[in-house]
Amino acid sequence: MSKFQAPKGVSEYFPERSKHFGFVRETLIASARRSGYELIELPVFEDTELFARGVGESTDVVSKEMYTFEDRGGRSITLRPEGTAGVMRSVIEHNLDRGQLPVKVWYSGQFFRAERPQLGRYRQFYQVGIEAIGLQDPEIDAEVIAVADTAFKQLGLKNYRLEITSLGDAITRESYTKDLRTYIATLDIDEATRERAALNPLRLFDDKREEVRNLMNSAPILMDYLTQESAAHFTRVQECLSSFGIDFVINNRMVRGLDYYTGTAFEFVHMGLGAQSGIGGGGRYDGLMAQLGGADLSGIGFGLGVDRILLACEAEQIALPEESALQLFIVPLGENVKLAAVTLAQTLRVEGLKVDVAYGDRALKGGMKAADKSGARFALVLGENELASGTAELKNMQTGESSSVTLRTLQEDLKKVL
RNA sequence: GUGGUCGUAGCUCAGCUGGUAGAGCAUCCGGUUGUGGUCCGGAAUGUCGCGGGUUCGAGCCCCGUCGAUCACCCCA
Repeated sequence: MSKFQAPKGVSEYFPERSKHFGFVRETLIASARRSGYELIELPVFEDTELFARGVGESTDVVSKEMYTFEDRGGRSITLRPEGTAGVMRSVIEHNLDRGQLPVKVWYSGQFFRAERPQLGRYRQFYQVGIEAIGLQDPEIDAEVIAVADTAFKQLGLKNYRLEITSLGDAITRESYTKDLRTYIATLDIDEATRERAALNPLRLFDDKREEVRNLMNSAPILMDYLTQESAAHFTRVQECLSSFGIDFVINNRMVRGLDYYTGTAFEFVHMGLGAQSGIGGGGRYDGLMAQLGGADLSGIGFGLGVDRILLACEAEQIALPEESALQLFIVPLGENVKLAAVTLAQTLRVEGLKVDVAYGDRALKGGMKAADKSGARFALVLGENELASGTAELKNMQTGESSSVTLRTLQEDLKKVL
């Protein structure tokens, strides 16, 4: 065993599992593309200040989970802990916020959070996300939610639920938080809990302890503080979701970890994952762009956890599709035909066929075994006889039947039977 | 970050009250001269996570450390 190990808490995907990871990610992305979202490719590190201002100093993510370092020029750099702030920065920097609206983009890649690792919680993890910027319509909220839900359904996931709520506008939040703090102040709770509440009083709604849950049962509910406009917006979102045939439950005590959320907020929770059950979440962020120096546009987006969604598929024992098989596997017999064999493979590959070769100077039996393992649809044994005659037997690996083909026209013969 | 559990061949694991390691699967080779999947035979493989300690002797005991995992916390 090598003395080197992957850094603590990172997830890695390699064959066979990597093809499942790839399939999950592509399915998520495809859903976004079908709704008109376009790729935005961003750096994995940004100015530390961007996250401090965007995500919020008081959040756990910013206050204790960021990978922050000084670069060679003395700048404070942070590995992105989430995607939205970077997208906003880029959109503002390249003046997309002054062009035609909405801006609809998707991204995919690694994110970094220095937490204690657990199954489904990694220090480097993968997200696919989308952002729709510059629209107030509640219909776009529903679209964003539907992009995620559609992808989950396409993967075959069933054992999950969508929770939605409305966090209201800044004014709502201010008056609500004030009342909630007042209420919490009357509670008999331990010091650690009180400190958590001081940072973000909503956190107490998420407490797992029975006593705390009971205490919070009679706490004021944010939903009661919504302005008429916010309430109407939220109602319309629900109307759309129902019309789309998307099931949801209203969770009026949902807690989101990022400060910028306003209005519609949502979470997808999978029931088969243990403690790290959130497979995706997002919401609307009204003040974020202005806060970061851009136009005062609203936006809505989500981040989906690719690692956890793969775990969810595995928990539900979903058979993810196999990668399309090799079309031909060539077994060369002996040193003298090796060059001809690899050249034939190369020629076919240039033509767009998926071809592999039994390398490693295996005997015929080993070569055929390799052909079998490869999952190729056809196998072709290439020995000195075949080279001399210019013909060979093309063997169908499923049926075991073989037919004679001429090497020069192999490409056409293959296309006929594939 | 806090607490618990675990760490033996590529994988899944066994290893009795301490006497320097095994099984199944996978891999490779072969079962008469050039065709795979079954079956049979054979081979290779581990500094028992790492570092200390106790002991005549440790995979088994103790301490530390690294990693995974579970819960808290947090969230994707």
